[in-house]
Amino acid sequence: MSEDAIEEFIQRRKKATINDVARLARVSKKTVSRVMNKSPSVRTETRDSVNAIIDRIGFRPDPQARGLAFRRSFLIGLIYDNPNAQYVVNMQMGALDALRGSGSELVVHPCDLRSERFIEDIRDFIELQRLAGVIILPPISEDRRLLALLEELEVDYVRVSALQPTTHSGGYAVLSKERIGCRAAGEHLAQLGHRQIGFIAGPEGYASSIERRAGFREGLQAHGLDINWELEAQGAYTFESGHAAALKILKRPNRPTALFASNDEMAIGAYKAAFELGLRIPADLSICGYDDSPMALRVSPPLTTVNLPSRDMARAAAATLLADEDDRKTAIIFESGLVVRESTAKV
Amino acid sequence: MSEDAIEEFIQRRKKATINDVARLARVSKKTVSRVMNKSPSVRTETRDSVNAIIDRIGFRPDPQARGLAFRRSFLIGLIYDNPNAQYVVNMQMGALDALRGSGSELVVHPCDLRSERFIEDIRDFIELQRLAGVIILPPISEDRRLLALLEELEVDYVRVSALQPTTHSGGYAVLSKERIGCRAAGEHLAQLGHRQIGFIAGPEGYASSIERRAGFREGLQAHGLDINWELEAQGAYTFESGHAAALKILKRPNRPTALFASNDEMAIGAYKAAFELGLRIPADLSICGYDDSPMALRVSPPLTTVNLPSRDMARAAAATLLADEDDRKTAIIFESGLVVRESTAKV
DNA sequence: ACAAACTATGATACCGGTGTCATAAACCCA
DNA sequence: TGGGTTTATGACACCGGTATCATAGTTTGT
Repeated sequence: MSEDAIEEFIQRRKKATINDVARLARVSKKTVSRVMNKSPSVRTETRDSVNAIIDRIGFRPDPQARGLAFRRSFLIGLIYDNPNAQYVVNMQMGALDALRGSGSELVVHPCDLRSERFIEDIRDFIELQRLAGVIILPPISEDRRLLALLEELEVDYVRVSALQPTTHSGGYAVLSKERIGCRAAGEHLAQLGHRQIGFIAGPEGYASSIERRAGFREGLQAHGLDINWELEAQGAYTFESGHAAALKILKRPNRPTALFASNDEMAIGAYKAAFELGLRIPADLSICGYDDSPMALRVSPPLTTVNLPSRDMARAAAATLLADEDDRKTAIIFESGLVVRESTAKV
Repeated sequence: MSEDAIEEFIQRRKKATINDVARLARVSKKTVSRVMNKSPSVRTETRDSVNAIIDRIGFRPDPQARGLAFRRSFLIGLIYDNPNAQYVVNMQMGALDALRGSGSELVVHPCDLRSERFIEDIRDFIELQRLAGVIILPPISEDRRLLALLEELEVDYVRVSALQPTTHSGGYAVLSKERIGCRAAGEHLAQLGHRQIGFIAGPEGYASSIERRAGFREGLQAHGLDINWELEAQGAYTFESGHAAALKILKRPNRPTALFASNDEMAIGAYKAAFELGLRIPADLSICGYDDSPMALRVSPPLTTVNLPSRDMARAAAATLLADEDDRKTAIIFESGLVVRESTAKV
């Protein structure tokens, strides 16, 4: 029997290759390859005996060899600008959730949207590594040059974004209803009786900035209010910018009784401004953010905010890449809702 | 001239392979390989002409093919438990800093120290991907089973840890003087005149918990004080555990006037407890943390804390893996110092 | 001046998989 | 019963690099 040969091989405790399997199963390596790739044209009998050997000796195909032959790797790239943002961290976790046990690994690749080599860096990365797929996060998921590049390279990709793509491209998208969530925030503040409401916008040109402002405005308008340009300031989604913007707004003669910041980071900046001005939250000032980041629960009082299911979104994005082309959805849309905590109260 | 052939090739805009270079440079592929790998036994003249072609047609060796031949990939693994901790995020950034432009990519791999398959998961990952090197972060960087595995697999690795390894192994370590930093924190509180000082410890069994407690205690002892067991509680390095521990301590009849938490996350939990109890920071209660995480600057008042240069440490770890074996240091040690902000004040 | 040693280079095998195509065996239908 | 089709399998080349070893050309020692 070849039983002996198998036992002997197991004793050697060396990494098994396809050749080992072929020899022990008395078939050609091509047949083993067929079994690994679930080719239908293998007799059940043959398949079973090959699988038995595979299990016995613990064969797992080498991704590099496989990749070389397939002309693509088994790596998924996660590309993002802005590594400090909390949502990036969450999304990375989400992507890892989906990839766990799939055989694919996640290669993280920060980049700089404003760099001259922005596109070329990413091109090199994808081309050289022959990535199996790419997940791109906001704000670069809205960059036209990048989308054009991905189309050109014909790489599988999924965008995580605040916005539906205007023209349908080859890629897939995971979106959330940011507008709806922000609308709820606007309504919430209006319903609490606030009339003087400050607004801290996100950086210019970002889809999320536009969506969130539009949604919030809709919420106010539903109650006969509107964003007051005197109480509006622009931030850059950073703590410092939120702090500065809030100070500016809160020093106005018609100081608002409530403030919406387009992300939590800026909302926390507003907390600092309130603290410095001796304003109590929410007694003197209600504050509402966007993201529902971990920070929101950690500040005192806990921040009312709009939920962005970043981890789930990225998990869905990665799952899309792993799925067969057939059962992929062009766009997966997540809900976004208000999470009322203690930073907002009646006037 | 072959000038034409070169031009023609460039027109085709296909990814260049070593064969293309060999053909155009009229040498064998092995010679091209020698040039790529900086083998000394290539005539300067030959080297230059090959390099000229390489530059012209933009040849970059395929990592998969190269890896297959070398029997190892060009991927660096970042392995960690506990993906929520801020230091993990920072360390990932640090590792990416060092890898940028090196040709190696970072593959992130969370794991679960308490899982049954903890070791086997990591074994599969390293073995299958044939990693070029591995960076392991606390707390798993102190796990004996893991260290044994890394030795067995003979993979290059660097530990980022709070503690010098007791027995010298094949691996390298990046450390920080946690004890010194915490000693400074202890002295700081003592010098401010605090006598009733609470202490929130890290989880049991972690090297960092032990080091930080020892350092803090040294600082107190330098001023004739000591950790008061009645004002000590254990946390788990989480916000919630810090909150609970602080509540417990602050409800004691002999309520402390100052509190040291073994990390910032727990210190922020203590902020919440103080807020709930109506204690003003620092007027009624001084709080000091450890990590100097981004949170420390965002809370109000800004948190006095001990600096852990996590990003730099991981950058050093990755740089070690990229360096030649010759100029690697067995241990790289970073300073850790007190950052005084506004959460601590005189009694 | 000639054998010995050293240099630069290439031919060929190999890393561990997959693709192409040929072929033997099994199946089909008239 | 025989020729055509289908099915399962294997031989061999190939993906794009590196290792081994042979070899022609050059240098060295005496």
